[in-house]
Amino acid sequence: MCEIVTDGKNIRLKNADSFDLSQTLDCGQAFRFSENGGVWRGVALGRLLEMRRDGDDIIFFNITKDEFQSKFYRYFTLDIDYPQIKRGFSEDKYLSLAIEYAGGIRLLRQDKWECLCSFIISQNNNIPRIKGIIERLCEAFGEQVPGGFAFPSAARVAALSAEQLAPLRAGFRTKYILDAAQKCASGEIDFEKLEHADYDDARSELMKIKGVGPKVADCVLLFSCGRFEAFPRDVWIKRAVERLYPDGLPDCFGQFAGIAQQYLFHYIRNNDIDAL
DNA sequence: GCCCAGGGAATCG
DNA sequence: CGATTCCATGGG
Repeated sequence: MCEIVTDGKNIRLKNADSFDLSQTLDCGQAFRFSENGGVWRGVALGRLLEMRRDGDDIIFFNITKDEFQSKFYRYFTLDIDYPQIKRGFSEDKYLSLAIEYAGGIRLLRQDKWECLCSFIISQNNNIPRIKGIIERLCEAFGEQVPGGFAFPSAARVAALSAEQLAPLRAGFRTKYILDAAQKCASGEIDFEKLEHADYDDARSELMKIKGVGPKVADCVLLFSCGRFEAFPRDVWIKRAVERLYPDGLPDCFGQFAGIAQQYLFHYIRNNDIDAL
């Protein structure tokens, strides 16, 4: 996508277009980032990330070029040509408005287990409380890393009891978390299949887990497996699709329907849909 | 007190 | 199948 330079301590992503930190990290796809004085912080892939925008660039603090390229180039989907995808979306007027409103959203490729666990927790829940439950989970059972706590592994969670998870206050979701952890740790869930199998097979694979229906499965496929065709339908998107696209999704959504979903979702959460 | 929250399972008809 | 109801918990 764009040039990566280093001064030996920090990374500078030059001319970071179609990449707004706030829109990307606070649009509901990830739950472990927060902003303070323009600096975004959060633990991802087992290490603390700190970053901020600087003019046309984005600076990532305290990371080598090697580590950035090997782990976070894919994490931030820098291999995806966003300007080209957006051009393909331009024939839909609603999507064009949404992109005009927040065209800096990027899809992430998060850790699969973390993403799965997070969206199980998200069901029938609100974002502040989702963040709280995940934070308590990490602080109680995640490994300490410089500046924070990593997300606990599936094996670690699989070894826990419902009683041990009770302090998270996850409610009825606790049994779903345990089932997911056990099926991931045992290898019963084939993570390779999630990326490479047919979309329907990948979805079914995830829905073997208790508490994982179509919506959570699509979130995991989209936000951690790079399955851009996945189109998670939550209550907001359902309402919007019903009103804006009664005859079905536009053809231009195509194989990138999930990316369109992100733009639309963010727009309708922050604007009056009836104004469209 | 009452309502809702980026759903899903169980239980109907 | 499609439609309801319940599920725990916390914040407004």
